[in-house]
Amino acid sequence: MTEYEKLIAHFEKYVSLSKDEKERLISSFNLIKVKKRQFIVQPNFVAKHRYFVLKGAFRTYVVSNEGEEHTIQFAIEDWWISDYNSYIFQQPATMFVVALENSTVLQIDYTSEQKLKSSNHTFETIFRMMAERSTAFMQRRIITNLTKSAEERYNEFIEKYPSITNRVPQYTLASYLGFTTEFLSRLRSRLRK
Amino acid sequence: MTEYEKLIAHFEKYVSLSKDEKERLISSFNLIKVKKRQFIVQPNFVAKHRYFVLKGAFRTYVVSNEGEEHTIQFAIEDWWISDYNSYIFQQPATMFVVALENSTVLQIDYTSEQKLKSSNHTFETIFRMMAERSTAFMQRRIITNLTKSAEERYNEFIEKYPSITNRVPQYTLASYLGFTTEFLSRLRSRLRK
DNA sequence: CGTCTATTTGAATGTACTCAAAAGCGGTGG
DNA sequence: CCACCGCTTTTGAGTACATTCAAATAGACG
Repeated sequence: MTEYEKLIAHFEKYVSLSKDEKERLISSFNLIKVKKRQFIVQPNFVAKHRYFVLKGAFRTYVVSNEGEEHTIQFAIEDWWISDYNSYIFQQPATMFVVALENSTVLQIDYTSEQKLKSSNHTFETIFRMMAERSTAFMQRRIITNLTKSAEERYNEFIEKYPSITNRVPQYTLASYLGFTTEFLSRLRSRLRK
Repeated sequence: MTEYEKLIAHFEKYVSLSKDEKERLISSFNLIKVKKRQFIVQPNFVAKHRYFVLKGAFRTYVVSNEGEEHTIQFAIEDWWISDYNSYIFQQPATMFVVALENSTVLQIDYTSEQKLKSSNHTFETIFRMMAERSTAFMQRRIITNLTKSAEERYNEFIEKYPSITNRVPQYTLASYLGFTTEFLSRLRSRLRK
């Protein structure tokens, strides 16, 4: 399966596509390689692209007034990533998106995406469904954060995303779950027994 | 402005509509009245509708394993409400949606919405934009919850949504912001000085 | 191997919670 | 129109969960 076929396969989870549509999609995305620790989105710059991860791992985070990093999202193979608030509204980003590993992504720029959506009803549908799914995903996270204890959130995460757990630094996971890295360390040592 | 004109005005914030499109939209929505304390969505039942609030106020909440209520969303005039996870995927709801006041809403059922979207590119665009906006909204909430203290979250809320603050019971606001009603009471008395 | 970054451990502290009871408020019926 | 009932908010005292700051240890990478 080529890199672009992975993207098409991903879209075809939502809708079926004609040969012509597949070609138009493919020509709208660029394949790029991103080295570990490299930033693809930075605060104060407008996020010009949306990224589909083919290989590797990324992390979106914000830095609070107190200087603490808070992880907003992880992305591994088959996930999308960007600062969506910045990308969707084409406003300056407030987040960092950084590669956690040497990675390969397919990127689409804002203007190309707009053209795809406005020119073709099916493409519009795809992006509508993607947005709906991410709304549902975020709502689930809000609910988890409101209703579960730190320990429950950790257990839920490692069960749901075992592939992410052992692939990202602990402090990024702690900051995603909403507590400190020291606390996660203690939690893990407690759970080991 | 009639009830339906409010809905059209809302949609025209996203796109402009032809006379014919306006009529199709209008005929897809039903006007209903909901009494205070009445539920329009309940756990285990599929949320068949999406609701646009014309007058009144609603609250979406979940009940945790420990029996505590956690407010997920408020909706007043011009806001949409439902259990979206249930509505979008047509799966059993996990949330309650209840009227906080005697209210008037415009409702659309799932099948009608699907027909609107599939038959007309512009309608698809509207719902895509709505979903994108709600993704951005939820992400902002996640960030606030991760990065701000209880007091900051409260201050941010009353500044952003003064019209909601004085209209809903305190315990619903506390549970939205992620702390207890006792804590909010103490916080308010502290801030009064 | 040495340096830089990430994780672990310790001790003291604070923020927000729990449980219990009192006070306040709003709606309803006599 | 007042009295009562139920629900919401306030106040108090004790407690727990998670944080902070500091230092030690472990691991990754050139």
